[in-house]
Amino acid sequence: MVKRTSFAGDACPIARSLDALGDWWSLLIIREALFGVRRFGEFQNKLGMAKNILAARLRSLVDHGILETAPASDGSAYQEYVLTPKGRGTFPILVALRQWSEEFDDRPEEIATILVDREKGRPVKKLEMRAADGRLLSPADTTLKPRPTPRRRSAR
Amino acid sequence: MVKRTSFAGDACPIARSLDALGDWWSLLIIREALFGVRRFGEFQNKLGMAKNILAARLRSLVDHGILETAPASDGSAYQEYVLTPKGRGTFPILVALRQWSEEFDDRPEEIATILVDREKGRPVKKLEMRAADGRLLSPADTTLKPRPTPRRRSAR
DNA sequence: CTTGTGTGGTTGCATCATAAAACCAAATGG
DNA sequence: CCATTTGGTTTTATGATGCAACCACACAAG
Repeated sequence: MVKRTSFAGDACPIARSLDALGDWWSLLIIREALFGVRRFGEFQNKLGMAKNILAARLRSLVDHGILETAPASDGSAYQEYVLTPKGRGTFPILVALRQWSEEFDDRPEEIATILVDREKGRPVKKLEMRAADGRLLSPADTTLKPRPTPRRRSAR
Repeated sequence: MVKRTSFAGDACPIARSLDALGDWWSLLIIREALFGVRRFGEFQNKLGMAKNILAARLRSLVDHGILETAPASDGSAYQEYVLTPKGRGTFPILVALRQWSEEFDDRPEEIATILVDREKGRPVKKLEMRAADGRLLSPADTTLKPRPTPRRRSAR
């Protein structure tokens, strides 16, 4: 198999995520979708990508349950691509990517937009990792444990 | 230019991040590096990837300032690849990817590990987006603003 | 009903990136 | 000093990407 290696069977959740949205375009398509883009041509205009790979990506995202096709919304006979809950769940990933660029990009002056909260218009806080009890965690404060085998009818 | 389109000049910070680490392997290499992997062969063993593309990815990550080569650490004459602060700054991205998989994966039972805090051994909390004043934000609570032109000697 | 136009794709190449395996040189190890 | 490990590069085959051309359908005008 000389195919581009698939991570779908990998046990690491990061690899599994990358299998669904680790290519060059998927996250940008999702970004547009989060901003309300729904139509094929609209994606194509905003992203400036080739139509064939847009079609391929949309199909892949639909297959992965990130987008779904809806019959219409403005009455036209065409279909739309809308995010599923799983798709909307990628939002923190996009925010993390954005914040990483904002913090570490070599040419931050080229960054055109900042993410603010709608109510106050102020930048959102950096994502932070917290323990279950709320303590702020650094990478070094964390470790990996094997996933516990899920008991049927476990406590609670 | 038929080359794989580069997002380096794009004004969107998400695209800029993807330009550095949006390929199939970079984030997995960084994941290993965050767990202390430093040597070429060690990356190659853990990730099971072809050596040529590992070499290419390592070079790219060094070029992007995510890894840097250090002369040694155990006295041997070989070199090591260690994360820069910029590289360690990708941690929230990896956590977001991991949590997305944990929450939405179709076969969560195949996920082998969970991320816990070292002290209590309990899973880390989901990343949450908060406003500057601490209010919890949903995607719909946010919007994009054009980046303010940075004044030299601006107020504070 | 025929022609035109926009939307939403698919199909053909040309080129690039990726993957596997072979090869290779320097550093260690005995 | 000879063998093996480490850390790669080269070679070659194949898949993915990008662009342009083509095409089918919906819808509207004449």
